[in-house]
Amino acid sequence: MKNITNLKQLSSILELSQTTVSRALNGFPEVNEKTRHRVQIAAKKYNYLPNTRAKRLASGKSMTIAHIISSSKEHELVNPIFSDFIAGATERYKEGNYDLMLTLAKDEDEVEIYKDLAARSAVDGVVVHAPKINDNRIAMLNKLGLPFVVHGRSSGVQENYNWVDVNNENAFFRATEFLLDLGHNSIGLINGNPDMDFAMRRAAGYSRALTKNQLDTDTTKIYSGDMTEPFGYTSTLKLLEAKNAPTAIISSSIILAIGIRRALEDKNLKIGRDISVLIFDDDLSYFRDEGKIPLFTSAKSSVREAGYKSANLLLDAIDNPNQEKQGILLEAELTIGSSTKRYKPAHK
Amino acid sequence: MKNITNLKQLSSILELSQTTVSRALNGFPEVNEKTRHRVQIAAKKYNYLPNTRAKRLASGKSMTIAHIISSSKEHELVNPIFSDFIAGATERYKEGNYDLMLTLAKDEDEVEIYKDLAARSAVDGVVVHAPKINDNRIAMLNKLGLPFVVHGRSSGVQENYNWVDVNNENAFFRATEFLLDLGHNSIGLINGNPDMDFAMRRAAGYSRALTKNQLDTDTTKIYSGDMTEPFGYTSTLKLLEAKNAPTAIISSSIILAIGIRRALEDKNLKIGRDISVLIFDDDLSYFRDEGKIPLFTSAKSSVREAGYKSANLLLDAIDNPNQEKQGILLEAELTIGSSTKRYKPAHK
DNA sequence: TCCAGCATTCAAAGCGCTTTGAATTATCCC
DNA sequence: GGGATAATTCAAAGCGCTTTGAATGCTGGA
Repeated sequence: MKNITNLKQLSSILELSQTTVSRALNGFPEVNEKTRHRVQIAAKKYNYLPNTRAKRLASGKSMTIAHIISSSKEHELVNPIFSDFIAGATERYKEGNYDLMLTLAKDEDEVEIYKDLAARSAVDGVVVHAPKINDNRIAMLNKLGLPFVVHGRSSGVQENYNWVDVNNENAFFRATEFLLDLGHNSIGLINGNPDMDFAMRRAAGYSRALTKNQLDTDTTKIYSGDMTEPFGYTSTLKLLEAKNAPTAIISSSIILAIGIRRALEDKNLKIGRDISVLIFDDDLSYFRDEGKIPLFTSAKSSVREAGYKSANLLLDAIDNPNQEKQGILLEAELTIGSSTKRYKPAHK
Repeated sequence: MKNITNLKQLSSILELSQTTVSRALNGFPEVNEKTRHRVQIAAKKYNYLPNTRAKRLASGKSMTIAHIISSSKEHELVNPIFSDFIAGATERYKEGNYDLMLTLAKDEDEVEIYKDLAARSAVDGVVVHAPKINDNRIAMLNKLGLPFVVHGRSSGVQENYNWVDVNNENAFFRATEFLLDLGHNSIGLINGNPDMDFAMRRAAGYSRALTKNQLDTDTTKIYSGDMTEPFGYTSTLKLLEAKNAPTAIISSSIILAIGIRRALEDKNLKIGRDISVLIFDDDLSYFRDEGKIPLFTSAKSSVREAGYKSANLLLDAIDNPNQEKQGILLEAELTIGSSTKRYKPAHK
C-alpha cells in the first residue's frame, strides 16, 4: 500500500474535489457524513496527513510558539527550571496542535530575534522567560504586534500584557514569618540576581516580614547572584563566617540549597539541627523528594502548571486578538520538612 | 517608514521582477552586483524578510529539526542533561538557519510522533535521544526515510545510522582502574536504567576493569535506575548497609552524586576521606565547579559539544542524502578531584 | 409535476515564495 | 558594424493547501 502524500492524489482516488476532501478532513459541517466517513477511511488507509508547510502558508498561521531562552554572556547557563515549564506548555500545545520552537540566544541578541520572528512571520506567539525589572522586551513585543505571554512579571513596565506568575512576595513573606515564629531572628537570604523581577519580589517579601516583626533588613545577610550550586556554597560560607551568623537561611532555589548543604557539611553543621534551611522549590522533577517527610521545608509551586497556564493564556490571546490582557497569579504552598527547627540558643 | 511584508511589494518598489529580487537576496550569481546592492539596501530599509511559511513551501524544505524527548510514563522526567545538548545543537542550527522544534512525548507515543512528522513533512530531520539497547526507533526512522542522528548508540541494532556518542565503556573502564589502582577493591556502581545503551556500556567498562584485575563483578554492588537525586541517596544507603560495603562508589551522573553526598552525610562519612566517589560528569553548567581543585574526581565529556556535533552530522546528512552513515566517538577525560583518595584499611 | 430552498460538491483563485525557461540587454571580436 | 556570446532580467508556473463563489443534486410542498 503506497502512502499518499497530497490532497490531489487523495481526492482523485476518492473522485472528489480537493475542496470537499479538505473540508471533510477539517470537520466542516457542509460535508455529507457519509462522504466524510469515506474520506477519513481513505486518509487513514493511505496514511495521508496534510503537508504542514502548505497548510501553514494557506492558512496564514504558523501553528508554532517560540520560546526564547537567553543567557547573559558572562555565564552561559541553561536554566534547568525551564524543562518543567516546557513540559507543562507542551501539554497545552498538543491540545491545540501547535508546535514548540526553541531558541537559545545571548541576552543582547534577544530583541533582534523577536524582530526577526515577526518580520519573517515565523511564529504565532512567543513566551517571554525570566523577566527583569523594567524589561524592555515587553514594549518591544507590543510594538511588533506579536502575541506573547510572560512567565513572571516586570515591575516598572506600564504596558498591558499577559502574564503568569507565582506570588513570590507573599511566598517569601510567609516563609520568613514562619522562621521568625520558630524563634529565628537572624535569617540569611540567598537569592537570584537582583535585576530579576522575581528576586526583587522575593527580597521584598522577606523584608516585609522582618519589618512587621520590628527587625531591620541587614543587607550583609542577603546574597544575590546566579542560582548555581557553587553560588549557594560560597554564599553560605560567607554567611557563616560573619559575626552574628544567621540561624536560618532561605534559599531561592533547590540548586542553591544543594550548595548550602555542602557548605554546612564542610562546617560540620547539620541542616535542621544546627541551622534551619527553607527553600523555594520549583518542584524540579529530578530532585523531587519522594519520602514521607520531605527533606526540605519549602515554598512549592509547580513550574509545570505555570507552563500549562502560560501556554493556555497565549493561545487564547492568539485566537482573540482584541481580548483584554490578563494576569494569572499562582500561590505557593508552604510545606514543612525536616530542614527547619525551633531556634535553641546555644547554651554557653 | 512602513515595513514591507512581501516580495511583490518590494520588487514593485524597486521596479524589478520578483525573480531578480529573490535571487539578489539569496545570493545567486547571475544578479548584477549593483542591483543586488540596491535590493539589499531596500530590504534592510523596509525591514523585509521573506515569509518563512512561503519559503518553506516553495523550497520544499522545513528548515526545522525536531528533538523528541520522551519520558516513560511512571516517572515523567525531563532530563536536565538535555539542556546542554540543546545549547550545542542550537549553535549549529543557527549557522545553517534551521529552527529547532521540541516535542515532549510519552515513551509509547514516540513512534507515532515520528510517523506523524514524516507524513505531514513537518521537519527535515530528527535527533534521537537516550537510545535503548535494541532501540526500535532506528529501524523505524530508516523505514520512514526521515534523516536522523542518534545521541548515543544502540547495541544490537544492525542498521546503519548516524550517531555521536561518548566512549562510555572506556571511560568507566578507566575510572574503575583508577580506583583499583588506589587500592579500592570493593567498588559500588550507581548507574542509569539497565535498558539504556549508555548504562549497559558503562557497566561493561566497569566489569572489564574488575576482570582485568582478577575481581568478580558483584551484582549486589550495582544499582541501576533513574538518575535522580533520591535514587542516588537510597542506593548509597543500601550499599553502605550491606556487609562488605564498598570503599568507593562510581556514579553515572552528578545528580546521583548529590544524593550520594546526602547519604554519606547521614552516615557521618566524609567524601574522599572515608569513601571515594567518582562521577561521570556531563558537565552541567549549573553544577560546574569553578574552584581550583574540583570537588569531584570525574570523567568529563561535554554534552554541549556532543550537541553541536550531532547537529552538524545531521545537517550534513540532510544535504547529502546518499552519503554514507557515520559515527563520531568522543572520549571522556578523567579529572582528578578531591573526592577520591588512596584506600586505607581501617586499623582496628 | 414543478420549483423553491437546502444540502452537497466543485472549479479556481490565492497564500508568498522559488525556479524554469524565455526574453532582453550588454559586451566582444573580426 | 554586426552577429555571437555572455550577462541580466523577466513572466509564469508550481509548491500543496484553504477558501471563495458558483454549480449541482436532492427534498418536499403546492
